[in-house]
Amino acid sequence: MEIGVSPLFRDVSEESQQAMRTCFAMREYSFRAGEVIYDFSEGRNMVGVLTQGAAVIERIDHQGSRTILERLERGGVFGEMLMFENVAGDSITVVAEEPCRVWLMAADQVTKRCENACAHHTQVVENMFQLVAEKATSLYERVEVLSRRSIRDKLLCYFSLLAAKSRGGEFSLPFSLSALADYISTDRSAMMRELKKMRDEKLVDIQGRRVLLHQVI
Amino acid sequence: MEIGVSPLFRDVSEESQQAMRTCFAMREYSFRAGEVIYDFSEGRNMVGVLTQGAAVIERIDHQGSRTILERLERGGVFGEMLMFENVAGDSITVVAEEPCRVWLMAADQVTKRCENACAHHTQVVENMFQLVAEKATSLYERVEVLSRRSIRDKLLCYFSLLAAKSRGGEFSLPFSLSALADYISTDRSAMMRELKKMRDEKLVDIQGRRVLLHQVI
DNA sequence: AAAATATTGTGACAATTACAACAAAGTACT
DNA sequence: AGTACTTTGTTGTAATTGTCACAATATTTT
Repeated sequence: MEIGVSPLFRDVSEESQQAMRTCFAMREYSFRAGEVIYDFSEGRNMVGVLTQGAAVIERIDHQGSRTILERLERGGVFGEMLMFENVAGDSITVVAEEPCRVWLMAADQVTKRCENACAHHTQVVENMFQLVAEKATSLYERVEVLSRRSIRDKLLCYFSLLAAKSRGGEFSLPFSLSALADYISTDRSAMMRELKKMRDEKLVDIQGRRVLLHQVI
Repeated sequence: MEIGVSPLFRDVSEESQQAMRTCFAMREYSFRAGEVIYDFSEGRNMVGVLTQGAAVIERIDHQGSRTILERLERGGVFGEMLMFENVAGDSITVVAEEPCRVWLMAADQVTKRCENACAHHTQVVENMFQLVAEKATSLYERVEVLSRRSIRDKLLCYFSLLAAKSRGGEFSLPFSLSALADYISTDRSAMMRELKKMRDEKLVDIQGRRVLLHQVI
């Protein structure tokens, strides 16, 4: 299976990657939709690369509400290093949304320079930095959305973020409306009601996952 | 003025710092409490180091609500590079909370290796990475807090975060209760009411900025 | 020390959001 | 094609949160 699709191994030659696979003691695993790929509470401190499928990093708090912390696609990377500590002792897991293939390796192997001196290990470390920077950007966007004070403002903020990325007022949501509610940390039915109001006020047009934002803020 | 206090210049010798001051075309500025140190909308793409005083990075949205995005103390670093783009076109500024002294420099100077080949420029780049990683951690904590669905949960989450850092159930808030409301993105009086309830239920004890958390979640 | 300003504490009332429950539409699986 | 499951759409009601207004302390400035 290809791991070269991942930004973690960007600019690393196929041979070096091959060498790292043994050097990092990487193993490949398969998961079916709905299965837990990784549980952050187990404290093994691994880094994982999704080479096939899509998954979400989700948190279930002590009251049982789910919050989607992040969505991962092919090439996506996850791990304690990219997640930082879990404060409240809630369950945080990576869950497959569709059939997935994942490479797992120990985090310290990735950051420490290996004894075998893989030619491109330095590149991997640099890529790791790049990933942290990207993570910071996406977390910042998350904060932008979550710090809005009403459901409508959260939605508009999130929508205009996506609209800006697609360079236009039209774009596709990366997940279902149910999942969107979890992403913006609100009740689904309350969100649906607000969406309806916004549709009535001609602020947005929504058909399935396709969104057309009329009033770009 | 000392800029060596900043993590941006960690492990950079005093002489190299001196050299960089000219190389980066750094200039020092002073601000009184309440003054705007930096406005992200001006698009000059600078990096600033706070060498004296304390400040907050705040966002005022189109409705006029203030949200504290971050608090900076002596040594704190700010800049577009650490802030990423502003999506909604709101005003984002760095505002002095007390008299401040700030060194300002152009962002590209910091990341690009300079022609004069300052001995420790590489170190500064590495420090910049470190800062981005720390920023990611604090943003992640922010998301943890903001994604809670009630004021009480937000407070408890934030409090246990601070409690964990101080290794005990007792700690000091880094800002006033009014500012805390802006930080957790809620209405102040609603927060006060919730705090009162929590006090009555003996979950917490609050005297001024001193907090004693009884029920660490 | 007095004045000005900011912060804290409180309450009534309005608006928003969460909860719960159910039907309809869509998808996936056998 | 039929069944199981998920997602979407909708509501009434309860709970929470926001708004406004004002008094009482603190804190800072003059």
